[in-house]
Amino acid sequence: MPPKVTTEKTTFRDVKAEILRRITEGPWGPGSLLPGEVELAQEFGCSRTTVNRAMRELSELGLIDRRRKAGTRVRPAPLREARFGIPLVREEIEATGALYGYRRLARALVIAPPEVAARMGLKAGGRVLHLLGLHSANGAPYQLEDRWINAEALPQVEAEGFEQSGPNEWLVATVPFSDVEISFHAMAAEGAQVTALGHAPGAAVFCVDRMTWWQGNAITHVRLSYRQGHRMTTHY
Amino acid sequence: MPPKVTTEKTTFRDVKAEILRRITEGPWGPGSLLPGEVELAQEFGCSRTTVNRAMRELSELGLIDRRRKAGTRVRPAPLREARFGIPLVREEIEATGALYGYRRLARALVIAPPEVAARMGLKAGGRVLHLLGLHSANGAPYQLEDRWINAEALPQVEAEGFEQSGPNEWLVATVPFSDVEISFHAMAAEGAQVTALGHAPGAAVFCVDRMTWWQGNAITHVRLSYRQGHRMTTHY
DNA sequence: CCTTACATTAGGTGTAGACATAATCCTATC
DNA sequence: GATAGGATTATGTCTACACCTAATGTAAGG
Repeated sequence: MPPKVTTEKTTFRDVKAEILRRITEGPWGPGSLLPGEVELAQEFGCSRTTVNRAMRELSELGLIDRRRKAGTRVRPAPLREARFGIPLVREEIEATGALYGYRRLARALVIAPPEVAARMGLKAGGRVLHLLGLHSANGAPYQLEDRWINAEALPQVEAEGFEQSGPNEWLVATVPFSDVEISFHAMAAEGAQVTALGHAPGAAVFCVDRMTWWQGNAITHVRLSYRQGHRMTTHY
Repeated sequence: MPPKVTTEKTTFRDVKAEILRRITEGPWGPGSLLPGEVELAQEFGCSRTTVNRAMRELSELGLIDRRRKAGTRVRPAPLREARFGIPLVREEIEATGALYGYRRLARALVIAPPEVAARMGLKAGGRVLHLLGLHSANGAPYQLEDRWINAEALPQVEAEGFEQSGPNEWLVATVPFSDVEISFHAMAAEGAQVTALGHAPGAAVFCVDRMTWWQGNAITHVRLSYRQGHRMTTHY
């Protein structure tokens, strides 16, 4: 067998990994100035483009700071960002191996209450569809979904019952969106969080609020309340 | 004046924006198959590389799904991820225009309590530095920092008092790290969350737990408890 | 009918070169 | 000494091309 002439090229992954190594273990401590792209390209025996991509990705990760003329430095305080995947609840539950279940608790087509209208920026008297549903894992309550859908902007929603499956899957398949705001917070359990999710009144509930717009109009606002002890975790 | 010969090249941003527009408004609905890179490059009058970068970034955003040979499709359920910047508290507070303040509440070099040792994976009898500090905005309590630092792996921490500034800034400037886990959750207020942060006992507190490792050793674990009503928000 | 082998195709990545742009440094001038 | 220009430089981006690789479809063989 002829010797495998591994003319292995240095990939941008190689360069990225090596730079990362030199930052965490090696000579390039916090705040230090890295060599220029040309110099690194020579050292690694690759093109500047390859080094550029490696460094760009490290920059997107928040590990290094790049400025024209000034060069590239290691961030003193690595302003890294946490990335949380926002999966469909069904997938979130099925990923644990548990059996997913959904039950609709309430559905009402109403005139938007003032606080909902204000939050969603609707005009007074606008019609909204209010839905309350419970997602369960192996039969145990997992997440309460309290959703308001703008029926003025989305009239076809009035024909949907959402008895068997949550509105989220219907929405993502039906409505495009241009802007989303997500916020995490903690609140004292009340209403359906107590009766359906099983929290003690006043207990600490972890909530995710999400609002979606399309072409300037608020489409839907949802509050997802989790069962006790839920954590949203990420790793990097 | 001669006509401004705007030989404006199509940048990857232009391409990205246009593809995004066609996904949200235009003809490319959820699940649809996009044209190939070569075809798009011809249409936009740019090189395939440029189209490639635009599509790669959209793919990183989770909007489209790319597979060799199969081509590029719009994700039916846009598996977008929320990205939360994790700033230093000081910057978080100063960004609002408020005056940042820090006060050390407690400092103790102790043998790791069992639950801390377990959580950080320390051997029994290991020494840890326990710190409790309060970050304030315009004098009002903002965030409580409850931190455990592995003094076995980081002996030089024993010389630090952390009276004037929080340990976070010292840590990020001193210790590299290779692995971080962040989790968000809600808990009932207790201890210093009541006495220092001003929560009612049992009130819902929004917490961020963060654990940092370097070369396989847990370096520090911190629980950041926020004042009432705090939200962690992101936009995309 | 099923399986295997191969050709085709679309994206993934590397290269060399060019020009653009923003910062910084330096110098001439007031 | 302060300031306004201009030279310099490192990164930012685009191009045109080449080769690689994974995935799919298709056709030959059992």
